[in-house]
Amino acid sequence: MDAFFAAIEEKRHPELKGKPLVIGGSGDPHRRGVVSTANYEARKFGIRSGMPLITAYKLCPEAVFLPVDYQEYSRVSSVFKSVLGNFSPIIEDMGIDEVFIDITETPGTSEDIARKIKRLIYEKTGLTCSVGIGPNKLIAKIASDAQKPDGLTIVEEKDVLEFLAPLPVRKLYGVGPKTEAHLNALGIKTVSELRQKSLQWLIENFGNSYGSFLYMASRGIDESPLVTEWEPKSISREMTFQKDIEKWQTVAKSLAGLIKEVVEEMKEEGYKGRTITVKIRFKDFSTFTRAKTLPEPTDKVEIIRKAAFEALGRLIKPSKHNSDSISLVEKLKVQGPPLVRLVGVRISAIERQK
DNA sequence: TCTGGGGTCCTCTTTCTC
DNA sequence: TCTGGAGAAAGAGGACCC
Repeated sequence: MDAFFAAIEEKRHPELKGKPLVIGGSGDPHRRGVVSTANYEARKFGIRSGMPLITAYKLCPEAVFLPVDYQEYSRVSSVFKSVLGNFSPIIEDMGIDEVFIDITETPGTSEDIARKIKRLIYEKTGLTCSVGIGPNKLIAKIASDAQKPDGLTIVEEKDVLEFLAPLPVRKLYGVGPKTEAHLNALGIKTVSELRQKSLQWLIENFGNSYGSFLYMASRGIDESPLVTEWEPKSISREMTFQKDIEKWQTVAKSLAGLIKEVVEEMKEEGYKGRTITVKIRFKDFSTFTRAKTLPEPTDKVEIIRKAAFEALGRLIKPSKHNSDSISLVEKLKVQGPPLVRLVGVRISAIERQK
């Protein structure tokens, strides 16, 4: 879906159409948060998703800032996904505004199917989307991004190599900012340059798994199937404080609240978990985690809280055996009060109860 | 200066057990 | 009792995605 959150808000507030619009956080650019979606007018000012709201505000103070309304976006998400159900049962959910759909067995040409999908989604939601069609997920995903908004890009098997060749490596799904920088430093900017490197060379530079991935991806090869159903592997909650916190007591209180939320969700969904991980991020963005694994899965809040606080204790008062805890304790000494900006908790090794 | 929240997967290290 | 592996499980961190 094109600029999904922003498009929904423009629908609801027609007077905003044509104005730069930024959706993110609480909707107050002076509070901590990042841009979830900016409409195309706002993007002209250089505003991008993931950018701190205050940065977006400095780039365009006249922009309208709105809070994220997940409830409403989820509702619209279900509407557009139900449209796709009419075309094929093989659908992989990729989050609130994206899916993969396997139309191998769907009658009609690729182009006809894509146009029909776009028309029906527009009729049901009033929103536009961009469709990419390819012989596998890797190509389809890149194709969907090739023309936006309201795009339709079809890449046939025979054209895959040519389609990929000129693209910057960053366009490959799975190549992020770190890998891009690494590749660039090695003199590789485009997919065709990447393709020139041998499998062995890539494995030496990027490890077995990721090196093989780069080798295959640069050739447009992707055998991964669509994942039509899955079970969550973990459930978590975290929060960034509006102002960095000096008192461990305050951090502990927030942690207790987050634990309550996680446990509530776990119970609602019928899961029990064994591993409890506590996460702390300091003012300087350094981030530490400590985990405790229980002998048995549980959904009892007292047991989980006890494990979480044991883990938090190890963060605050490190053991002698843990070498990076030493650097943590040094940090606390040098900085004085802790100045915690984020606290979080995650429960993993979860299983559904019968 | 600023950098959310919810996830997954991978890698490396440490710890435990045989 | 001491020592050294090997292999599994747990722990920690990092990259990536929406």
